[in-house]
Amino acid sequence: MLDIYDIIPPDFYARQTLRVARELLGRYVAVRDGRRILSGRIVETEAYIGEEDPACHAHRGRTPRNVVMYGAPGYAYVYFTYGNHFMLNFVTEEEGVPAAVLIRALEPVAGVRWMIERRGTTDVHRLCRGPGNLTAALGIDGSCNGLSLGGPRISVYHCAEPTPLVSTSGRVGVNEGFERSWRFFVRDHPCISAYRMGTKAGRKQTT
DNA sequence: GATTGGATCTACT
DNA sequence: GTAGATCCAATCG
Repeated sequence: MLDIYDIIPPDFYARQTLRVARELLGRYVAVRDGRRILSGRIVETEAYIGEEDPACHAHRGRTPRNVVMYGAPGYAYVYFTYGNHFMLNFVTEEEGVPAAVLIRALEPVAGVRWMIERRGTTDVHRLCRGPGNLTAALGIDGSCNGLSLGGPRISVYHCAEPTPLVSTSGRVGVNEGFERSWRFFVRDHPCISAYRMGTKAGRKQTT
């Protein structure tokens, strides 16, 4: 089923981060874990762009942690935070420009059984809801940092369906720079990080 | 070497 | 709506 779709080439990511973040919605992420394939459809993203962006890890310049963001587009930037959570990002823009798209939520597509096993919940809508949850469900950890998004372990595919209806808002968990509408999500989708939907962070919608 | 805060999640009130 | 878990990375002395 998945192989009827094409893997997204690196030049897709070598563009404006905001365009990439928006256009990633509806596309598919697949992770190979041994002989298992786990995949999901992207339903929520956020953009982090450059040293000028106070919420971006590159805000204070290049560090050993964020070097991947400065590298070539089309690679995974994975980091650990809050003591428990890995975050999955796709590096964007030209090499040398520190920018990335954070993948915040997926709609589970394949390998749901393994996701349930990992997460310990049977609610499909919750399996990949939130950036820390989806990495746990897919088995993504620090060893994925710097891997190609067209590689054997992680791959991202175009979708055949039309682009879904997109809403935007300020970014979650970000104080400074919140006024920028750099979060994108599929409107009314049950798998977006809904625990924020009732707050002002999730309510502000445009098309 | 020590301290501080974080692109979070869950459970409980 | 709020607190606690949990630990790494960056910053400071």
